[in-house]
Amino acid sequence: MEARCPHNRAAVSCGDCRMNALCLPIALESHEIDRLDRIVERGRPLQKGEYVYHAGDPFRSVYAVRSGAIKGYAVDDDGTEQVTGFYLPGEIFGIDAIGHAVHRNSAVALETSAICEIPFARLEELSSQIPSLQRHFFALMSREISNDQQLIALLSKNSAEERVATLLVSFSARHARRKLSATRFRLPMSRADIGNYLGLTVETVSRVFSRLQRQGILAVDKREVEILDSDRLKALANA
Amino acid sequence: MEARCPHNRAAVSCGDCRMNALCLPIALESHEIDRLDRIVERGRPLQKGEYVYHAGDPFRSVYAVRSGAIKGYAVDDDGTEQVTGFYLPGEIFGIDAIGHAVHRNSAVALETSAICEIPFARLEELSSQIPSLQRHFFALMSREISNDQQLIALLSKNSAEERVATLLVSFSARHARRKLSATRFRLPMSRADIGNYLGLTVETVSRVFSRLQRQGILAVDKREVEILDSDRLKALANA
DNA sequence: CGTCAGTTTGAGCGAGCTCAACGTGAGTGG
DNA sequence: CCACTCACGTTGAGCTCGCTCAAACTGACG
Repeated sequence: MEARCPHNRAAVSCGDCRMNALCLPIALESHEIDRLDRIVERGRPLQKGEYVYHAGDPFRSVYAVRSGAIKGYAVDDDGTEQVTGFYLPGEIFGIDAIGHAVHRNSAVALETSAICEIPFARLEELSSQIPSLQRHFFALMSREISNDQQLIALLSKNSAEERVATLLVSFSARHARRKLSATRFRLPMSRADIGNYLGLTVETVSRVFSRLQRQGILAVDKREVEILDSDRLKALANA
Repeated sequence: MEARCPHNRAAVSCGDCRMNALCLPIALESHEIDRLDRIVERGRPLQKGEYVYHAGDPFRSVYAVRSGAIKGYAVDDDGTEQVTGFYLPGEIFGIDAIGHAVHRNSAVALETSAICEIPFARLEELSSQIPSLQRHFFALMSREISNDQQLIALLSKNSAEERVATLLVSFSARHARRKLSATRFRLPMSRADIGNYLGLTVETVSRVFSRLQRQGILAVDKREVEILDSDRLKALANA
């Protein structure tokens, strides 16, 4: 049964990992996967509240989520936090520090999580030898830029309701990619984290959830969410 | 005198370009600069309103600004525009499309501008041969991510006044890097562009300028800006 | 000299913030 | 087993900053 628990499969290889379709380039040959596999470090699982890295830590690696959920956030000069992203299984994080000496953001586990650490120096080497891998990491970075720019547009143009709807649609899609239910899932983060990420107060986030529930679009119980009318939710999102 | 006009120096080489300290890796050897120089394409100058690329165009190159100013913006599904950045001489743009087949954003000249086009396929090749060049481009991409994340924090936490102040401080610093006055400069974009970029309406931007002027922090005449009290401006920005 | 894009200013309104109170459930110690 | 705490979430009431709508001004360009 040990092998069944996603957090404890420290010995699992990239070739066997259920997430590999998400975090690896599809075009990779199996012997190339083995080479990548050999540089990936898989530590013990992180408990809720444990950090992958803190802002100011030297940048050495990028990371992939195997299970659980990670929150990334920056702290600016006056000490206010800005949540920069939520990372789910199969997703890569820490790439915003590539090319900096130190991390600008912190990354903390929102629940018990298993993480793959990929030392960047090794990855750079390997990338120069495997073109499709290099492409893949360029693509990852530019996808991060695109995501950030979509978030910028969301923050600068959309109402509280649209922002929350967009977040829910995003989580729904990301669950679906992992062959999980697109309509029923548990949010790994608090209302405060959602509000921080979306530029809203806790109260506003809470009120929006209540309103969407009253309109029959959602059924919400704390962090448990069921999407009842995904068409109307998508209509609110992005628009 | 022809050689004095920055827009018309189509024949200038990277080694001679006044901007090279900004857009090239400092560590590059002169024969490496020559190799890079040979792949850079320098077209005729763009007039105000002419496009470098449109959203949907196939991605082939990244670009450097030699003179003038470029505005980048995305158009989302419902047709609303989101300005994603302003690019000044010495700055690189178009890197958000690396790893995508097509550009997600459009880039348009805000005034007469000279642009260097760097075909990405060639750059990739050269990067794999010149490690410091590869590092440089990774650094550029992650700097773009950092910038976007700072903008996200700005939009999600700061008031209209703080947003405008931050923009002005940024322009001031970027002018200073080019050895131009940090206190007196001309904004290349309209109030509407500023508002779009900062998630504010034209009217609000205009009112903030007026208020900062009344407080003796700025002297503004249309797009001409003089920073009178840069300490107070910096205190408003970010903080 | 008329037109038109860009900018400024005013008046009123409303979405989301602030402040405050209360509810709920998980963990802890008696 | 219950009492207590503490983090988290919800709800209400009032206020405020920035938005909307409207009007007038400026300068560039035909």
